[in-house]
Amino acid sequence: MGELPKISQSEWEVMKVLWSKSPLTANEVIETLAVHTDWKPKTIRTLINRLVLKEAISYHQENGSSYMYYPLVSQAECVQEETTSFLKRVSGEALKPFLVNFLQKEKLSAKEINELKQILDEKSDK
Amino acid sequence: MGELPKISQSEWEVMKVLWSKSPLTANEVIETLAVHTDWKPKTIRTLINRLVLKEAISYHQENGSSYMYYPLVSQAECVQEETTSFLKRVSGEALKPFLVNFLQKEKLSAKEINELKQILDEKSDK
DNA sequence: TTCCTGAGATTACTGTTGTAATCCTTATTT
DNA sequence: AAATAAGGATTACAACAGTAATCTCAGGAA
Repeated sequence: MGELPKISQSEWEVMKVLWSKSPLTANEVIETLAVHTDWKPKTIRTLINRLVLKEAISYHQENGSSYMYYPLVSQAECVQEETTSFLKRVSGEALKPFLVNFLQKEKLSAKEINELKQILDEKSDK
Repeated sequence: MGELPKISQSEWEVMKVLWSKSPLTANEVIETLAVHTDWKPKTIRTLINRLVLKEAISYHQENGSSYMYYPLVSQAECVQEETTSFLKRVSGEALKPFLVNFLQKEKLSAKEINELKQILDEKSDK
């Protein structure tokens, strides 16, 4: 598929907000992020603008009110992209320790654990 | 633990070379990377220098010959760091799809698969 | 001894990111 | 109508990153 925009660390925070609910006004994004960050409103507006430029999000305007922003790219494809890039970066030998560490640290529900085991089962079949 | 230096994407390539074998001269690093990249030698020297500045690597010189470079930070701790940063970035809901994707794509040996299943078993016990 | 070569040091230049502040325009309040 | 405020557009500015080229000096080739 075409080119996914490269989304920076800070921009990801904005994307996560819009993925969880959209469309939202800039102010709604700002309020949402206020809970977890101490970014100034202007900073968040900058991030939003950059995401528009990158065509990661867009907006529309109903009858003269504030812009409503919404994602143009899905969370799934962005996670996919980050995953690939992450794996490429660290790839090789050191991966298994990572997996181990990861699985140990993440809190996974019983259901998730079973799903993962199932995947592993399928892999070992082949 | 103190501060791990922040290692950029390109710098990671250099680090991987030195993690796999060290100490190496700059030229040896350059030759190794020539196989996978088309970076100019000067570019790689820049990366090496930056890693020295960041104290990710260092060097010593035996009786007036070329510098021999070696890592100051372990691959394990850097992978750990990248993992944390990666998870923080994409974290939340989208994690399970990632795990699934990850496990499906990675080629894991039967032994590794069993180790991972064991870990999952231990988790579901608790 | 002089010149060239190669290693290492220094400098370069563009784009991105983090982190905002300022400017401008339009709607709202006195 | 004038002043203000708020949203959106533009500008700011340093650090880091990608990608090299140039400069300098010491040791080997002629």
